[in-house]
Amino acid sequence: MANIVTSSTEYSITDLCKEFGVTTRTARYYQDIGLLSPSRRGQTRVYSSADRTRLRLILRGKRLGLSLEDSRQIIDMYEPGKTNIEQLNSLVDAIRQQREKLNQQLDDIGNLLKDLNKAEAACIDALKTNGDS
Amino acid sequence: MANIVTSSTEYSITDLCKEFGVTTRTARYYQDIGLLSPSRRGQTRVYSSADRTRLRLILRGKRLGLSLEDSRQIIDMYEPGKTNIEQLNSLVDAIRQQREKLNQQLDDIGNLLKDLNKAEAACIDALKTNGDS
DNA sequence: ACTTACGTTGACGTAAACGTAATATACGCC
DNA sequence: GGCGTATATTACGTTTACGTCAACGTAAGT
Repeated sequence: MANIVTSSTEYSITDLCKEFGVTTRTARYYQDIGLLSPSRRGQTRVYSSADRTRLRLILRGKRLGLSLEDSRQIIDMYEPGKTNIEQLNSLVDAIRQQREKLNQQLDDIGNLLKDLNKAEAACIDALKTNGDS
Repeated sequence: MANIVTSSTEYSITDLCKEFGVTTRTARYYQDIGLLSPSRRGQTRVYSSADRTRLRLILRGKRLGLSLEDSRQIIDMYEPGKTNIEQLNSLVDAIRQQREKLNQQLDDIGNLLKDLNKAEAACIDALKTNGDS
């Protein structure tokens, strides 16, 4: 239950997970593999709004069929901690690769939507024609 | 090697797989779970252009992050064999669910592309500014 | 006849992404 | 102070989607 004392930019693990419809196991797993790093109050995990954002990005990635490693890569793009020139260049490369993949997805979605429209039309047609059989 | 005698709408397993960049193991696996059903010449699998289309659809689904079961469902939409009215209705439902998911994906992709643009701009900026350090 | 290439069927292995107990600790409450 | 609820850790289990041998058949080229 949303704590009263602490600022509203802090979340318990269950609150955060309920908000996004995932289990606490998932949040802990993401921490295990280094995708989340909540602070602690004693033993208990305390999630900041930054943690919340990271989780949001991870789940957006999942909806797009990205692996957790893909999402890690993308999230790292947001905070290029060490501004090494080589790293920046490979980062730009990674960004372009991701963009290509997304454009391919846009294309695929367009085609699939077309197919779905056709299929739906055929269904509705069959329902009308077959309504009195 | 593409056979000379047989019509060009038939494919060996390696030809088909090479065309789509998957292994033969993958094609056999898809057959195991009933996603492909090539005919046989003796023991050997012979893939028709219909099989080829199914494989294309499966891989398109994969690019969109669909599970093989999702793809099976979608592919089944193309050939609603038994035109039962209940089935048609649930098919229309399935189509609409898929469409919602795809619209969510379109939204996600738009946002992610925006993020990538920002990240890239920041990178390029950092590369210019840091060019002489 | 020998090699090479492609095909087949098992069958066990694996990586990713969690699920599912089992057990223990701590907090609020009546 | 016992009860319920949330949280923690540890650890083994599970599903999906193949990978990776092993062992063998077959057809073509030399």
